[in-house]
Amino acid sequence: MTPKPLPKPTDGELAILRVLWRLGPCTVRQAHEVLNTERETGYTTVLKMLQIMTEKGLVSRVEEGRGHVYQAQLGESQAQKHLVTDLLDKAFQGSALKLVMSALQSKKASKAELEAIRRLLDEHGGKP
Amino acid sequence: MTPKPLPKPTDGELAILRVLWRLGPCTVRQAHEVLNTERETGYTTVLKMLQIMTEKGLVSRVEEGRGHVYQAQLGESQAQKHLVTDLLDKAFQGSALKLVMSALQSKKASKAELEAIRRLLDEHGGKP
DNA sequence: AACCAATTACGAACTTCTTCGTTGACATCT
DNA sequence: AGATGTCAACGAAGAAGTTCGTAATTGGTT
Repeated sequence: MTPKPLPKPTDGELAILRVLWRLGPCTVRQAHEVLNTERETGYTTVLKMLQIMTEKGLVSRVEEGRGHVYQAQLGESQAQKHLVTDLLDKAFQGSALKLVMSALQSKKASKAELEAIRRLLDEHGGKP
Repeated sequence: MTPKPLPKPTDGELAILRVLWRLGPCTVRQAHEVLNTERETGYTTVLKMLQIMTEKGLVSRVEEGRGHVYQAQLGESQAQKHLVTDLLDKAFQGSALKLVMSALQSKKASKAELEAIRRLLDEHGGKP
C-alpha cells in the first residue's frame, strides 16, 4: 500500500470539496448548481477543477452511464487537520495555545461552544 | 484615517514576515541571511518579494544611507487573526470549536499548554 | 579619477491557479 | 435520419506568485 500524501487543497479546491462533503458523490452539474449559489462559477470551470483534482487524487471519478460521478478522496477532518497543522507551523510557531487564543478572539465562540471545548480539555488530560 | 485592509499574505510572504517579526526592522541582506537558514533562497528573490510586499503595504521601507530598511506593517497577531478567521470560514463552517478540536488533535499540546488554554477559557466566561 | 564591492532596480521566465470558449461524443426527440 | 441537448475533453488565456539573471547606482578605496 502506498499511503500517498494528498496535496494541500487550494482555496478554490476547498470550495468544491465542501460541496462534495455535503452532497456526497455527485455529478459536475450537481456540484456546479450548489457552488453557483455561493460563488458565481461557470460549469466548465467546475469541471476543469474536478479534473485537476482527480489528477491530484483529491477526488475520485466513476463513470456512470453517460456522466461521471465525483467523490471526495480527501476527507473533511483529514483536510482540516492538514490545514491546521500547516497554519500552526507557518504562523504560530507550532503553538496550539496561540492558535486557540487567536481562534477565540477572532470569532466569538458561543457559550455552548466554550463548554464543549472545556469538556474536550477534560478528556484530553488537561484536568488538574 | 483610512483603515486600509491589508491583503492576506501568501506563504512566501509569511516566511519573510516571520523574519521581520523576529528581527525587527532590517535590511534585505539581514533578512536574506536568516531566511536562507530555513529555506534556500536567493538574495534578489528576497529583495523582489520585499518590493512587492511594500507595494501591498505589508511592509514599509525607509532609506537609510546606502541601503533600505524594511519593517513589517502587518503585525503578527493581526496576521494570525486574519489567517485564523479565514481558515475558520473556509474549512470549519465558522465553528471555533471544530478548529480547536482539530488543533488539539494535530499537534500534541503540552500539559502546560492545556492548562493555559483552560485558564483562558475561565477568563472568557466559559466557566460554569 | 578609476575601481571595487554592495545594493537596488528591472524585467524575463516559470509555475500554479483559475476561468472559459470551443469541440466532439453520445443520447433523445421528432 | 436529422436536429437538439447534455456532457466531457481540450486548449488558450489571464492572473498571481516565485525565482533569478543582469543592469544601474552608490559609497568607499587606492
